[in-house]
Amino acid sequence: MVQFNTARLDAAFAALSDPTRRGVLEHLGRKDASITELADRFRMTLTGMKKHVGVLEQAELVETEKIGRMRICRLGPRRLEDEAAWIERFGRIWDARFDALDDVVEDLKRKEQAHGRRKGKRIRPR
Amino acid sequence: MVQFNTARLDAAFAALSDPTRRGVLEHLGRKDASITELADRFRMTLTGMKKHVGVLEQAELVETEKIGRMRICRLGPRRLEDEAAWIERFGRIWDARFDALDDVVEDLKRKEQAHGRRKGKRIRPR
DNA sequence: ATTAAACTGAACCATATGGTTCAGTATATA
DNA sequence: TATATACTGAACCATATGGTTCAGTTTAAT
Repeated sequence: MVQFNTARLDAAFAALSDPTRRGVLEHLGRKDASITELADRFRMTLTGMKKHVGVLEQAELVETEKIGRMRICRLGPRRLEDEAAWIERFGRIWDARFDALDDVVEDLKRKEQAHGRRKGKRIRPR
Repeated sequence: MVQFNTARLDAAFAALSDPTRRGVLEHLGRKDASITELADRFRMTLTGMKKHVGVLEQAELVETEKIGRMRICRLGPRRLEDEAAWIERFGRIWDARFDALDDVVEDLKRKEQAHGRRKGKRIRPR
């Protein structure tokens, strides 16, 4: 099984937990931008936006470069592969859990039929 | 394009940003557990663990039921589909972004050949 | 009927987060 | 050279987070 870098996952998921930062990522997906442009678009002070960009940089999701008097921001090299992988693995665990539960249900059904009894069934929760 | 529930994404990503909570999710994937069991396993007070479970419940990733004097915790109905979808979409945007960049590079290459010049190339970052 | 186990809630603590304002510095532009 | 633009850093603020302790309540076991 793959081993995850905990601190990196922490940072990336935390970075993604804010709507402004997700918005910045989507924006940078379309077009590089300066701090001023991002601050305008997300109606926030320069300083506030700079903090968000800082969080995204820490998580390595964005990289920035100072050009003249402005700092341009662009998407970083990470494509959220680890985060996708973690979630995918969780999905498999989740499936296994509820498949196992289905097996139990199946097993109960068979016993019911064998003994001619009847009980409430719990099926895979929605 | 799919519309995401912002508050839900916020809550889920925030829930995933803590290693203890990710651990709890993995644990519950294998086996339901009481607060005490989880607190023991993650070396934390009952109260501390209860807070984590509360966060996971808020994000609808875990559900709990009080049985007798203990509260059992199990995986909730959500499989992190929306979070996976958001990340996947980001991946596509990311690809498009760097594919566009590759086009620029290709374009530059053609011009270089045409003019017989030579310049540093920026290729798709690692 | 006691005692132990399992949880719950309030209060506290240190640190982080998401924002702001204000006072700079550095770079472009007129 | 003077002025405007773009950012930067420090300080502040309110609220959230991740933990703790302590004092209960409810339920189970002896």
